[in-house]
Amino acid sequence: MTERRRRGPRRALTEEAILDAALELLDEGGADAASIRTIAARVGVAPNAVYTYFPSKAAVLRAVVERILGDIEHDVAADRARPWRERVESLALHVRERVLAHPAALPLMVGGPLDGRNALALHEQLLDLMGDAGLPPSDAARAAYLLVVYLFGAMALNVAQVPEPGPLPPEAERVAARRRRFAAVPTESFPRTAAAADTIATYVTSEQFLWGLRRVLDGISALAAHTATDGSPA
Amino acid sequence: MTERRRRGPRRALTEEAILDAALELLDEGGADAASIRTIAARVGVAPNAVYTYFPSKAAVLRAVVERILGDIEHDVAADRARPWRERVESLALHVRERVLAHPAALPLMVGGPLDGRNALALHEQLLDLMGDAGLPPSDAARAAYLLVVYLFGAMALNVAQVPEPGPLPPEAERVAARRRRFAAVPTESFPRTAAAADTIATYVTSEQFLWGLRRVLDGISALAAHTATDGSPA
DNA sequence: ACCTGAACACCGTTCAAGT
DNA sequence: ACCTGAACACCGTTCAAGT
Repeated sequence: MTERRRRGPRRALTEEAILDAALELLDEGGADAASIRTIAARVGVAPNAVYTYFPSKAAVLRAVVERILGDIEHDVAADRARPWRERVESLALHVRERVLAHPAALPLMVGGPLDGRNALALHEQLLDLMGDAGLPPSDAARAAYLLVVYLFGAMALNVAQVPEPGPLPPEAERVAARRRRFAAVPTESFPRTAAAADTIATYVTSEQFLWGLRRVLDGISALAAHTATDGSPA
Repeated sequence: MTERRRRGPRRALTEEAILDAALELLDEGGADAASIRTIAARVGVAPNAVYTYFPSKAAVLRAVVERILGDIEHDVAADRARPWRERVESLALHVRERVLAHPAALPLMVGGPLDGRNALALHEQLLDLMGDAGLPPSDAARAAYLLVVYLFGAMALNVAQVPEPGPLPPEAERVAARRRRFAAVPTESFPRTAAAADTIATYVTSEQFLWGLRRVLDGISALAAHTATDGSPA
């Protein structure tokens, strides 16, 4: 483990440095801005040098996703004294906050397997929480996946409404943009949509995110209650 | 409206023909296979001829998404005699069947605004159903969006598990592939995930899709019941 | 082992030109 | 109005070569 380094100009690079550059470019300019060539340029190296550390661009992007999911703190839902629903809500809001900090990464997350170590750690935690909810193992797994679908689906659609690359504008601004857009929906073709335009504008808020999550948790709660009534093992 | 056409070799192309070619290529070889150049080649034309009909590649892909959503039949959920939950389930399964026929299109759907005419028509129908469920307008809109998030989130994550382009393999094959993958999850790091591997393998099935949908509908039902008890207007 | 220069086979898009 | 040839400014990736 003696880790010799830096004798001469070699080892100009690290995997870390490459991922930092990739994530920065992704955050600043969106998916198109994070090419192998721009990443290499940012770390001051020839494009093909990246291939010493990663086998392909896809591998770099997978590692970026893992890096982002690694920012999720696992203790927000760890306190077993709190009710499981509160813990799920805290975790969900925390995940949302961390992930939406990198809008351009969402298509990568819902476009690939989500089976890296940190993705598995999140799944493990959700499984744990669903166990605490009183669900038997196989229902707990199904419910955990339902939560994954809801979380990543909601985040992806949220981000998908913003066309320009770069950090997400403030919530109020995104709602205002949607309000303008849906004011133009023709009443004769889509009467209900047009009538509900004001509510539709708020689809991108954290309030709607939490509202949807609570309906999902209500559905899971009902299952847990039914299981308990049935007399199945906790 | 006299629409003169075809005098000489001009009008070799149609928007329809371009979209057909684009969708075929998308279905056969995935997103990378559907380049402006391959699309043009398939319809027998120079690459830049496509720009006579669409302003950009992004516009072509948006139109492809709309074309797929146009395959959704609106009468599967129209029969008001049936209970609203059954109608939502029918619609959801129908949408899933139609959309999963084009796996490569899902990243396009969850990566963009979903505000085309056919997307709006689907939203309108969900709004209608949520009204029939007894929800007041603003809750109906929130619930409709929850369903959109669930539907497209579930479909996107479903497709994201299959790395090779082309049509989705049969369900049994996809489950088997997942079983092999999750058999390799280390028990010491992810005990619950490893223990639930057999259930996790079934995340990609239509059964799990329906299971999750039913939990969501349970959550929405609870809200409707509460609203009714409250004495709010139907 | 790590990095470079040069090249290959692609992209999306634009522009001037032809009918 | 519709299409072509040619070009521009990019891609990801590979390969031989240098240290």
